[in-house]
Amino acid sequence: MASSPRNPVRPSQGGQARAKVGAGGRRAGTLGRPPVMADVAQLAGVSHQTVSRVLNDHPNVRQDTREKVLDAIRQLAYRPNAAARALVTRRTHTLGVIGIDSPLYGPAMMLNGIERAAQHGYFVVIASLPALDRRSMLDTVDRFLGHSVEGIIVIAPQTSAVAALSHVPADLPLIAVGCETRAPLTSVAVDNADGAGRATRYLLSLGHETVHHVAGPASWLDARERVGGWRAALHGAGAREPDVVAGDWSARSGYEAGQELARMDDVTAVFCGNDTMALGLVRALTEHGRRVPDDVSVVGFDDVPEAGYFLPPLTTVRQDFGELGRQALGALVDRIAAGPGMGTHLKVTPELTLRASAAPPPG
Amino acid sequence: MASSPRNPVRPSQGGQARAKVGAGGRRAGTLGRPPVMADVAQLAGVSHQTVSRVLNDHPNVRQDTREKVLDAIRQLAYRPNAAARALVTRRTHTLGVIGIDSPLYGPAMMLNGIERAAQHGYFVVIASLPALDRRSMLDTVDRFLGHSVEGIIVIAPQTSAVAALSHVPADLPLIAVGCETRAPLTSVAVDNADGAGRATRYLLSLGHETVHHVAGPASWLDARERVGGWRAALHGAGAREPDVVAGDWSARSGYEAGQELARMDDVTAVFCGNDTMALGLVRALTEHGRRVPDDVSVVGFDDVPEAGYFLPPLTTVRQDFGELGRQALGALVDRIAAGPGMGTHLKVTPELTLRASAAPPPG
DNA sequence: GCCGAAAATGTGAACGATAACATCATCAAA
DNA sequence: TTTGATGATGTTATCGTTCACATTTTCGGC
Repeated sequence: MASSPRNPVRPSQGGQARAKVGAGGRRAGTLGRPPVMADVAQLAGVSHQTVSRVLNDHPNVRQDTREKVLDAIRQLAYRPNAAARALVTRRTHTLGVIGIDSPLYGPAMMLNGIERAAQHGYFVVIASLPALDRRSMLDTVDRFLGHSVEGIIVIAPQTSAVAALSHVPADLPLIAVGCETRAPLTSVAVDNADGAGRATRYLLSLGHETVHHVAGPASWLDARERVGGWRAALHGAGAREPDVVAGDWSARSGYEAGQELARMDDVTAVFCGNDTMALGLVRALTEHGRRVPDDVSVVGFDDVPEAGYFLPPLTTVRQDFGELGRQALGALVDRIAAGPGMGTHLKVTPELTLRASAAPPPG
Repeated sequence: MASSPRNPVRPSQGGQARAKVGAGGRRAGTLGRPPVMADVAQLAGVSHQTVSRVLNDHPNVRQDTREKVLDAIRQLAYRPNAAARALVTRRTHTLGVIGIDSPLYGPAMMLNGIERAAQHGYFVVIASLPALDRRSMLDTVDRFLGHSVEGIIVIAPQTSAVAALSHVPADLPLIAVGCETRAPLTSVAVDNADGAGRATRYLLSLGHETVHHVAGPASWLDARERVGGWRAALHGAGAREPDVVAGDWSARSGYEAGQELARMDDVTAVFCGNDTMALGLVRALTEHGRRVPDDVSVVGFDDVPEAGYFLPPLTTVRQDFGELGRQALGALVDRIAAGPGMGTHLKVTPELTLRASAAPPPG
């Protein structure tokens, strides 16, 4: 730790004396240290309290006084010290976002939506964890609390993350985004079951006897909910339920699933847990001589920006991640302002985007 | 602004008296307010300064005293107040990252690399701007400065951003990442010209007479540098230089470029400014009956995770965005610790990843 | 022109930590 | 045993702001 002499002024003089010496007739940036409120007060010929009033838009300040102060602020390029302010007001205007450190499209876009929405009014501190286990979640919450964040958004698509969330202090404003949860906290999520249902029913409506499913990892709630939606749709239509093929969201896992499914002659329709796996799946099917959509129809989930330019252009379930992030932020800000309420569960409905990767079954 | 009575204690009593009343015999969380250092001191039977010494690992504390204090800290679930600490130390352990608000792969990954590297030791505050113009850049720097960040990383791929950077105070530790710059500041960037040169020379070495180029938007330095590298490689080999086709990084623009190039019979090799445009390009070529790589070879840039699963798997120039972010953070931390130095320009060398989208020309 | 309420401004005390300095305890060497 | 150096601890000032309250100014009505 560096022990530099911060201020060479004799203790007995005190802050006010120092300000008087420092600010006299000097221009912006020549003080040798950042200007403080007392410097502004000195230059404007008022008390520091009046400067504070101007900064905080208190009503009882005469117009010309206000202008004198604002002038001085500009002249000195004065900027209030956030730490001092936070110390006394106990407000930091800072939010924490805990996300998972992954190259996946969804989480990145949610983060984006949150930031954009927070742009005015809040600072956003982020932490991307390699894994969302209980331990690192609580550590991070603790780190954030040490930094006095006013609320936290957790991009928590994994089961383990949601479990950890039940251990945070109840008086901490906290929103989970990206998955539903039964925990007593507010969450914002896409209705995965609904989206999966739409995709599945669409494929059935084209005449397919049944629909196969390449799922994401079971540790992700989204993946499980999509399986649930797919299954319910099959049952609802009285269709046979084939075994789920497990993937891990990656194109590679989709490719491997495709190699497996390509060998089964009765596969005519596949609903993929995300677009990236669909991409890998299509490549595998193509390599095995099964054309998409002529022989096999494929539907994805996410609608990544490139999905329309896959070969063939991918029919997929669109989820608006940006909107998700925005809603989460809105909910958090409300929660901070209004105090604790019962946890609500907001849902964003996804929609099917029709392109060219699905068609009626051959023959 | 809420004007709640923060503390109902008589002014004359002072902080110490309050602590004595509050902490006596109470357990964690029952104070009615977060515990402060004085509470810990009280419980441990030492002075607040000793508590501070324990927290900051000062050597001159007896072992059993240290343990008493640590016990008290645990018992009260005490957490030091970051604002108070920042006020006196003038250190916030906070870094600001300015990025562009876009769904592009590169910027998102750089941010990721930065966060991961910062995980230990720094808080990372982010701001994603819709546009990196001078005005919003300076506003954001100002916002960050108001929050007392110790340094700033700018993910600044656009020309306008770099221009704005020359106006920030010279004593502010600032690193630009994602583009080279001639401005007198430290930057970390991929060697775009080198990567473009490799891609172009590779295509020429396969026997192509010349190589066409679909470029990113001219407002991005990366795009311009890739054009430069491509051009230099062509000249170096004595090849004819075709007109550049302009894109905007999107798959759509690649698709449109593909429609244009598909009509020109002499096109046998195309180097794309990024993988996403390459995806669109391949689709357009395929739709026009020109097979990749049999009729036309295509090379991309970035190596997005899906590139290996495109149809055909894309040969591309790999840039390690994570590494870029890590280097930027390292450089910033050094700069904060060591004070201003001359701006250095770090470069990360990209490498060609060979897959299946490029082959010798037909005939 | 005086009075009192309301507006405008000033004064000192927090906020919760670290820095600087003072003091007390301990212990080896004279 | 005394001394001086060093280790361990306590005391007070300070960071830069806002809050609570005290004080001064302004101004309409009598």
